[in-house]
Amino acid sequence: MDLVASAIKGTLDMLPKESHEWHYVESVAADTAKLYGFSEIRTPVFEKTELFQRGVGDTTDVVQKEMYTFNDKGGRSITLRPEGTAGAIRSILEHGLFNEALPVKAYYLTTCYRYEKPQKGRLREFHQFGVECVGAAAPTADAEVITLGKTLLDRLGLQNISLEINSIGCPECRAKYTEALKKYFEEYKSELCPTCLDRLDRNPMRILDCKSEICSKIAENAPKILDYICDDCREHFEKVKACLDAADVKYTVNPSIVRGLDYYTKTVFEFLHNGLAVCAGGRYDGLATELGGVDLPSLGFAAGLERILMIMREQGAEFPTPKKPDLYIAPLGENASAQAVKLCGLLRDEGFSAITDMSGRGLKAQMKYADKIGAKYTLVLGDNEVETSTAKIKDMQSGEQREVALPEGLVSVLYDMSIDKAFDDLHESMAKLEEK
RNA sequence: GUGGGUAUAGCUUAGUUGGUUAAAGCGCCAGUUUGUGGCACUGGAGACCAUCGGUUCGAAUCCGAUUAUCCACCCCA
Repeated sequence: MDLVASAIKGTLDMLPKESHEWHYVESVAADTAKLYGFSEIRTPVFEKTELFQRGVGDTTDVVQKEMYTFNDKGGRSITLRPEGTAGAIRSILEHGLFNEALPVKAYYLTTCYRYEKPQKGRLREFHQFGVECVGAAAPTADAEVITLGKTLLDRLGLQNISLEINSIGCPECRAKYTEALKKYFEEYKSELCPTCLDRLDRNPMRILDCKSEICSKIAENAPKILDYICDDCREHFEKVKACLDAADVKYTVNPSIVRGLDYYTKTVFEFLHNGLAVCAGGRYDGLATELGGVDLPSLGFAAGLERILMIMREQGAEFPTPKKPDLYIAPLGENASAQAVKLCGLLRDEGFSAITDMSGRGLKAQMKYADKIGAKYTLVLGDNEVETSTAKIKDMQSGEQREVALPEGLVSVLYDMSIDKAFDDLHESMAKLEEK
């Protein structure tokens, strides 16, 4: 394919035939967030580069090698957001939302950009749903946010999801721990794999996560973070676990969860499917002050919508079927075409979706088209019909035809149909309730 | 950034040890039915075989480079 207009590497078109799946996931996410008292926040796709350097962290891979950064015509360094938290917190600080009811509870549904090599579940432009709970220091907040994540995945019907949690302490106790880790791994320097050797300098906690046999064997006896965190952090973590137990949210404590963004403190968590994180987050008590704002202990998570959708499709999830047109009007001749347009307008005013021909095709082709677009009814409109103001309406499922007066008879057929459908829907949802 | 796989019609693919008009199914358009869809049958349109270069009398097929794509690592949602 030699199209000038081919899509950029790592980007995907969302095609009309699959958009209803996206709408479904997005609406379940938004509804769930609202249920927990969160409201939507929308921030710009680009921000000052410095926001991410300071917020996400200068030494992280995301900032060092994955950001879309450019100078605008005014010479400002601009970056397409690689994640949603920094921008959301910036906005909350800038507008002083912390002067209103605390905690500030915001959710977002947006695109993010990272210059990475695309692979399964990973794109350069991708969509995240995220929540931020700002100004809430208590462990109950951690449990609440984690529970929200679980509720979302449950409501979408995702199977085989596990929740792993950890505490990475506050900056003080983590520094001590990192020191201890370095000391420990230094002794095995000659045995570690090349990547872990690199990790030893940059982020020794990552070595705990290495899949190589030798490294993971060495890591088995490495110091454990939970032995190093301070009393305050330990107590917080214990309470988070107790809250999760009380809420009947199942989890496993995984001391090797590290997270790649610098702002995390204390609680971190990941919802995993086949080793791939579909929803992950944690506490970031120091972020607001790092960005020059007031002290606001906070936490949140982000979920990758492409990953969620990928798993749902793999697991054969059912999506609500998109609405089909109520009526297709097949006009024959110019007079009829004009009438068809008029009728369509009238029906649309009544709230019905009515479609008519735009190509001047013959009746057979139009019937075929009506079938393809899934129209519930088809109305044939020729010269006779226009003159007598009556026409045959065909039920496309049963194939039955009947004569209706135009336009009243037509409208009443469509109303009857929608009333029948409303009853069917009601019975269906009542049956579902009874099942439960 | 590192490593591996793949590239033939809108989609899914076939194409023998290199051999002359590149094949099928689905989809699309049309006819069989001159005012009635789904099924069936018939026909049609649609492919510089990713691009560039090389080997050869001859390349979709072999070789090289480039690009794209998929997968794994790194990292991450």
